Amino acid sequence: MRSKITLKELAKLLNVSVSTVSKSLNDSSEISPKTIQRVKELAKLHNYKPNPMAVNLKHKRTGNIAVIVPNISNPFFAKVLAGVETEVRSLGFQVITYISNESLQLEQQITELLSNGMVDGLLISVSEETQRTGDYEHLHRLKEYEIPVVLFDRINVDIELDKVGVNDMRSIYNAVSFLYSKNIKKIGLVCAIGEIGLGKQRIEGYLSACKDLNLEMKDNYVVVSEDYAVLKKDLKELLRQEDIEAIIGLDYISTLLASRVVQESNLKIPYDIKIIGYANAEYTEYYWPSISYIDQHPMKMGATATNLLVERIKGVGEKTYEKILETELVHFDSTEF
Amino acid sequence: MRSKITLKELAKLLNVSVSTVSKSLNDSSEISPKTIQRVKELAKLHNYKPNPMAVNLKHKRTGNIAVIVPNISNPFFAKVLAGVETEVRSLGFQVITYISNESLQLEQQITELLSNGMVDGLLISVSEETQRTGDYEHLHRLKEYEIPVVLFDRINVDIELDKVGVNDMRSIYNAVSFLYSKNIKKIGLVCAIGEIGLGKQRIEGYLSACKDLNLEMKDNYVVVSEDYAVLKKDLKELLRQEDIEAIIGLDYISTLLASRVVQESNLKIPYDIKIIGYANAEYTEYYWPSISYIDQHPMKMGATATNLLVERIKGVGEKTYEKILETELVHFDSTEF
DNA sequence: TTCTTTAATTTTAACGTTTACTCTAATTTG
DNA sequence: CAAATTAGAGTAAACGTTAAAATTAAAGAA
Repeated sequence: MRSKITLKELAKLLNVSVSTVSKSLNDSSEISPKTIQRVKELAKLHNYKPNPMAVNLKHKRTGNIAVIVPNISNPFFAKVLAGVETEVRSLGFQVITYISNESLQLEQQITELLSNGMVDGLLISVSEETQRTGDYEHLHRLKEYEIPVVLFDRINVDIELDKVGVNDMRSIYNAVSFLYSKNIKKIGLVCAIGEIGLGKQRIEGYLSACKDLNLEMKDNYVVVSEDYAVLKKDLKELLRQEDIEAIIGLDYISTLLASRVVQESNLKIPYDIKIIGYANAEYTEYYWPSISYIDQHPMKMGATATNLLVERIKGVGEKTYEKILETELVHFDSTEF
Repeated sequence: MRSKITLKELAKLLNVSVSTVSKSLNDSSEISPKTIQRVKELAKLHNYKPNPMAVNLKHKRTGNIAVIVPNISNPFFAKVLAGVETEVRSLGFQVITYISNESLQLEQQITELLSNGMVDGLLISVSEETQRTGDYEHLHRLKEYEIPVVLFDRINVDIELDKVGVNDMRSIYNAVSFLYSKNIKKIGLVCAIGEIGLGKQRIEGYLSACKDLNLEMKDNYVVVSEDYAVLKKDLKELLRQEDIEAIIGLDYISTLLASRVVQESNLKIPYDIKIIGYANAEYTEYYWPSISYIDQHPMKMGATATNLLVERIKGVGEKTYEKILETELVHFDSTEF
């Protein structure tokens, strides 16, 4: 009904020029206080809202920030997105969400779309395929178009861009150390994300902890595969052969799988075996037994990445910047002693 | 570097007018084939992309579709969003994502934002609080601004808007019938979402199935609370007192909780007791034991809602429309016989 | 040949803002 | 009291497009 009124219409009603109205609403000192008031009153009466398209065209910006997540069903990314959304909104921008489905091609398509200047900046966690092939051409291209890019979470990538993530080596090192402090020494590893940098980092962190702490560590302690069936079989075999005292899952599916295989093998958590996973409260807390996990503070990661990006959009600083957040081991049933 | 070139600059390079360039790129019949070709070649050479702000301003649209989800950590909504994203992108729009956090106030704030004409339409699953208070004023207001709104999932709402969801009564009725067909007759219910319409619908569906099939049903068979601790206690008590043969969880947390309490009560799934939940593959498949669930096809729901909204944006039809999708009972360990 | 049609392009206005610049009248200054 | 400043407004250009209307030149018809 009382559909959007424009500056021009307000101007006509007030018998002043369009620019007087515009200036009044922007509290310009060029306009007399009484005129300002008169304008503002009518504007409020008619519920005037500036047309964002027009304002943004004039200001050569969009007010939009794109986020590309590889997989939104992973609650980690869902929570990062939640963090981004809250922060972005509080900064007066909007989030345009894209899901790459772990596909390089889709990622390229999306960045191609973005290159028309639809957004002021991009937050991205690169897809598995992208990391595997090491093809970051599309991200470089965005830089050429002067669209700032901030990487989050999957930041183990050889490219000059701002990054926000955690120290994956340290996070698992700490987990191993914790177990060691409780006299647990035979620790297995399950991993379905060996293809991406951050999986490799975690494995490396595990290996280096084992070495430093002088833990027993045979080849089959590290179970890595993209194929869940293989993962399950190998893990089952490991449990049969060795007296594993704890398992660390490097991703949420591995973690759930580990819990499942352990129980199918008639081992009791946490009495026979401890479990620690990279996972989220949603997946661990209501579980039985509930699983201790390494919290990477996804909401905070989202908020941090957003702030960094907005700084860039505003043109602050030049050198790329890498922000590392602390992780935290959250205890549930599976690490009870 | 080779930052965005405009029509004006192309025109100057080609020694023609801006409108010739514009028309050429839009394949206007007013322009000669050779000019069109000449223009297109240079445009491609300079990687010309029309400025979306300018185009949209001219066309009085935005190309944006807003989605408000109550909680993105719930993989159901995450998947709806994925469905929306894919469909929206294929239709040439962008998704602007908002998370209401189950808060009416936030929902109002967001719709207020949207009323400046930032988006062409809105997809929303209303928050718990909104349903509890029954305050839909903000949605009405959007209609006044001629912004089409489509409700999804939580559609048990007394308001004249397009809706896409499932038949909640029937979905649970079918689940109860299935159990009955397997000679299971003492069926309990756990529910943490009794406050929202769809929870009530499911409870009603359960009750009506029990009645029709002449199942035993005492008051304490239906365990409802927003408080997980209470839920847990009551359920434990129920299991102690009665020989429950199956439990249906009306939301994913209740479902996980049920599985947990059952196992803590030393009952074996599925031998002693079956479980069916409203949940998602992510939460059930890798679980031990894996849990059978009622699939509400979230991706499809997202895609369907998107299509309906885009029809509205294009101005097709007037009467509001309610689209009901079929649900499906997916079997895992917890309903093995 | 003159008139009419058609083809191809340019001019202009418009979308809704912002803002640099200009204008006028009132006020201040020397 | 004339000159200079300033307050308060208006004009117009600009952001990058699209498209209706106008112009021009060439082709076709009488």
